[in-house]
Amino acid sequence: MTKARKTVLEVVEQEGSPLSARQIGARIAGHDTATVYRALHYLEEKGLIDSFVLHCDRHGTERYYTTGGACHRHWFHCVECHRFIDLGECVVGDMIEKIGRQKGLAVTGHTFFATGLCADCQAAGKMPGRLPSDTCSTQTD
Amino acid sequence: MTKARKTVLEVVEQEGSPLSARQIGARIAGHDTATVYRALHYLEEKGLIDSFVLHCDRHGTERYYTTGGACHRHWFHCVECHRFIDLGECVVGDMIEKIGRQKGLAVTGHTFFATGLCADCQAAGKMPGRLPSDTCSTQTD
DNA sequence: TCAATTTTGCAAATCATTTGCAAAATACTG
DNA sequence: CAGTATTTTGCAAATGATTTGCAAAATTGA
Repeated sequence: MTKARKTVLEVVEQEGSPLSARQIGARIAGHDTATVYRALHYLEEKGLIDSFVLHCDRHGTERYYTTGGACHRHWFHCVECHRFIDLGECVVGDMIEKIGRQKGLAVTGHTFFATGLCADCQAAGKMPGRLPSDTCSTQTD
Repeated sequence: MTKARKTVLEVVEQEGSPLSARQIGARIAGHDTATVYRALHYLEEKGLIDSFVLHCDRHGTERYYTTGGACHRHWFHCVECHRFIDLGECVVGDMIEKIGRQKGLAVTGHTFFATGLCADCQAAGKMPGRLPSDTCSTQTD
């Protein structure tokens, strides 16, 4: 494991919540953007980190990286302060594997995250853009 | 509703499965890419269509659009033939709203989709890239 | 230690998506 | 219905995340 890769992995592990390549690069001094991306690909290939793509109006569409391996978790993204909040371990994996199997599908992965307002932003009186509908397969931010 | 917007909406509604802006543009003659994107933004703003961002190795990272409104569904994406298969109506909305509420979060949206091998590609003997682990918050394609 | 392989930095290229701007289409007013 | 105000469209250029070519630097192996 080269120094660059080790550094990237440490940043992701120490953060505790999802980070974009841009954010990771900003936490690392003296490493090129391309090196960060290549390190992230390497680490994901090795199963050491996981990732998902999320779009928010502040940061645009970016891939976010989290610690991988055994512990797969899901995340909530606040559309106001743009912080991630841990929703706990995966609760949809078994369910979707079963639904898929009934349709003859071999489900090997899934992407899931929720969006809305975190407690702080609700207290600050912020209102989400689109309140009532719980849009499935849709991000409202 | 202008002609361009109506045409885009019809394409999405008639397709029945998610389409990217690129694919929609290809199904429409004589409309600029920018017009297609603006029409999609308009239709999503009006709640007539929904969307989600998915990355696959063949098409890269793209936003896919589906019919919106009352009927929110989830999709399976085959990592081999890159077709979408309907998994049925949303089954995670209530669950995640409840989990979020316990943490003080106001969940207003979520993104969910599964990936793997469809029945046809399994029959054709294709093997998914990463077989066993059901990676949460992760796409394996 | 020297050659072979891999990784890095830099700059340029990609690719989906967005935006400025003037022309075209549509809506509104009298 | 004409005339003006508003919105939408097409085209071209800009954006921004991510990728890639290539030569230098670092690492590995003999």
